[in-house]
Amino acid sequence: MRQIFHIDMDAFFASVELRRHPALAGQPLVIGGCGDPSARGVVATASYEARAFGIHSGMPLRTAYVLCPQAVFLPVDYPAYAQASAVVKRILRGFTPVLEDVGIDEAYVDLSASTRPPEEAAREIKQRIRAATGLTCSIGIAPNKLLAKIASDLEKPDGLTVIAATDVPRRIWPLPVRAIPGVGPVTEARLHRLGIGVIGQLAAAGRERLVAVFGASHGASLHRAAQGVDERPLVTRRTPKSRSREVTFQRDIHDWQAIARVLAGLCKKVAQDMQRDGCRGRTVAVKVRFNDFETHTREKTLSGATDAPERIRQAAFACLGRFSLEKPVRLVGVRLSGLEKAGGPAA
DNA sequence: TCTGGGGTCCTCTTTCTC
DNA sequence: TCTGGAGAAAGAGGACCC
Repeated sequence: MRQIFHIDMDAFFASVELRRHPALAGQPLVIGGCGDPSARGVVATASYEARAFGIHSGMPLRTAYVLCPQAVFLPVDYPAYAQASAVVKRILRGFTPVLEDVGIDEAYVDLSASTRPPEEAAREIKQRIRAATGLTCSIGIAPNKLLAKIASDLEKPDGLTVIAATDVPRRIWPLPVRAIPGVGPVTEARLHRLGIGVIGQLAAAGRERLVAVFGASHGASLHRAAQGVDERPLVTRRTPKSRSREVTFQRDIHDWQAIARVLAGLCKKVAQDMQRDGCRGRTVAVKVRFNDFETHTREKTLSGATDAPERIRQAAFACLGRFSLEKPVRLVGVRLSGLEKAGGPAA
């Protein structure tokens, strides 16, 4: 029987900030953007006190300010969080090398080979993380990644939840379909239209019906998820597929010369990222989001991979030229995909 | 009225190549 | 030389995640 642990740091960014600014303890704390709630940006993390006001991740900072003007707003400090994250991952690797890194504040580890009782190992993980960082996490233990992830969310913060395959009807089926990772607002709404609100109803829906509505791949995976079935292995090594840079203007702009200047700067940054990573890419894509939030991309595949800023900029400008210039622009971005390790002949 | 930035994966359509 | 079909590759968009 597999023993998969999902470790999820509690209100990670906010907790790191509280460690630095202990005087803020107990106050509603919102981390996001440049820390100015009157500027464009969204909430990256809110403390549990701020969440009580209805503030949550992804919410515009301006909305968060309306909901709780007395909250403390801080800018996102990725380097500080990355440092804390590295300490946590190092502790986890001390338990097993079979670790899947899934972002700055969470990871899966496979402790199937361990002879220790899983809950004992989990308590030690939590204790070591707290001792080294002062931070708490929630851990879900289950026979697969899907159930472990759902489990880690059940008793936040500072939770420890074990779910066996036989617990699925009692513990998983009463949960809303949104509890399944991969079910977002669109899939949730489509399921609601079918009269499916909780995972148990999804489990009873029948594979054929889900496949007919959602297609072979998505339908079948929803059906498997509702049964608590997930055979995916842990992915311990990942090679990046793309690199991108984008920026949202503080005010929508209509001046395409200015947009081109910003795009050129983004191309330069992507090229620097690629050179630092020792990678090259073959497909250049430009993303434009207009003032009505309509978002489009145009891409161009080169004859060979490159990390040269001038080559990336030329391709990006060619893509930019294929957009019609009618509406003001709020965001522009550039992405390089089709990555390969540098070493071959440059384009 | 508001909606970041950096990713992955999937689907569908169009274009290219044989 | 023209045409059509199949399969691959490219291109665009969308859903979702942290």
